[in-house]
Amino acid sequence: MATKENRDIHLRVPATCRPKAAKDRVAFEITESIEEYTEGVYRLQEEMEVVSTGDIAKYMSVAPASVTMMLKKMSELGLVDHTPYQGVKLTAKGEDLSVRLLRKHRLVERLLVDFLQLPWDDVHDLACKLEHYLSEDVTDNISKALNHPKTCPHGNPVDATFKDGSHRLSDAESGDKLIVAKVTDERMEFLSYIMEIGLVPTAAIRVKSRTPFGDVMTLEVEGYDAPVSIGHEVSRSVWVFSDRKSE
Amino acid sequence: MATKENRDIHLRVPATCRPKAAKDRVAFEITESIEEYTEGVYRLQEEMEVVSTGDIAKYMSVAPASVTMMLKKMSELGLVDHTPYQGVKLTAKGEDLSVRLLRKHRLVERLLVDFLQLPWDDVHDLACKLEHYLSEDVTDNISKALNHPKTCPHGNPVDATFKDGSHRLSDAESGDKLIVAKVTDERMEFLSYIMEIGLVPTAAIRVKSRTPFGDVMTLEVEGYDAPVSIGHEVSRSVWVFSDRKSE
DNA sequence: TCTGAATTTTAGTCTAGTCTAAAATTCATA
DNA sequence: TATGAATTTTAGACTAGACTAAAATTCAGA
Repeated sequence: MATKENRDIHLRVPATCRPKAAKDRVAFEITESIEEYTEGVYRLQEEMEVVSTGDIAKYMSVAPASVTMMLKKMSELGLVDHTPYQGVKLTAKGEDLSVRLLRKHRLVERLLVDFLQLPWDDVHDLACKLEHYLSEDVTDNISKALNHPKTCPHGNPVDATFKDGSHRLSDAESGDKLIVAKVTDERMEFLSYIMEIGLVPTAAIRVKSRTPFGDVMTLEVEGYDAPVSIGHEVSRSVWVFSDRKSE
Repeated sequence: MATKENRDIHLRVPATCRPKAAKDRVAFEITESIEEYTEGVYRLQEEMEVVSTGDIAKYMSVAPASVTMMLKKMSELGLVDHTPYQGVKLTAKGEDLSVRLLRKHRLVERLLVDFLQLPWDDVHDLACKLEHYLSEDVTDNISKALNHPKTCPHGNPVDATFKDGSHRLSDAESGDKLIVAKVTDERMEFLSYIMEIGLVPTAAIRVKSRTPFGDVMTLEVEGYDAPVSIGHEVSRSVWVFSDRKSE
């Protein structure tokens, strides 16, 4: 039987490994969920002027009612301005949080791909989880260890406020010679396809043709023999630089 | 105003970044909490034969009633055998889970210390969080990238089933020449103290004296001029090898 | 300008995992 | 071997963050 003495080991492991007791929680804390929503609104704002409850619901795969509830909390935390029925906009505080999260996300992706050699098309989801646990200090160390990369493996700038000067491939003209800058749809299936057709960042491409309403684009990709035809959903999510060498 | 067209971007980000809907959850899933409890029971079993509800409660900083509830779930999941009022014991499945978690934990710590250069005494808590998000594949890659380390930065074997042959410093005799093997109390304050007095893994030490009932031990630590006296709580959590070179 | 469809919000429900208080059990010792 | 203290379990309450169904609001088109 365990004696009094040998069971008196109560504090042998750090308190932070333990569940956060309800009573320890501060009212209106920025939880992992709230971070995820905030980052989501930021990403949506990059695509559209006005972000609605429904947009967020689709983006988060959640019922609109859940979004309304979260928007209320985010509003109380000063992360968004929400006008009921009219849409939502990040405050400066909300943007700041998003930019810091995106930095963590993108640096972690680089760590996973560059150092841990994980597959390029399968690190996004893990980074989504890990980003919430990294302090600024830890993030600085990741950046340092990787020699301060400027982008994530998919080409998106570590500093989300940096304008890289790229534009959507869907806006390119027939005949344009371009360099792939970044891919903004990071779903694994999408990235796998992108990798398969070689449309990854730094790839040199030429727009061979476009159909009348711009929905199908045929490309020559350097290093690939056969041209590839892509739809609008793809060309919208791939961003390019003009290829100065070829101009 | 946002047009119908430009807001139709519903699937631009991976589903796994999103909250797990209640309806998607499998009944009796192994959650992060359950993993943490299981690992806790494993660590407690290393210190004592019979682990009680109260031990777990102290260890997890949680009310005993919460432990009872979790034990019920863990029991249904086949992770522990729980005899009400009598204590708990991990099943083979529970031990297997613990061993896999400890491997993740210890490899992450190595990544944080060796590659990211984070402080030796301040990586445990972060590893506690991250370990739950790493698949076996990712963990294998961490191991590979670090050239398959055998221990965590505090000396604990990556393979928890491996018996390293060390014993507690508290069991050493006056005059013994020893090499520090590992430190099993990973609280930051404890590790900071250990670092300060130089009692870190691979350090060579000599037991100068012990007080009659073994509660205070005075040590000479290689590279440190003044001897240091430590209490039982410290000598219990520091494990040592006999120093063969000096024998 | 009215009306109906679409969107958003409100109201109420559920689960995981915490809590406290009270009841049940065990165990040491008189 | 009986009793009271300590431990554990049960019972009931709470919060975060999801849900559905119903009510409220907006807006396009007749």
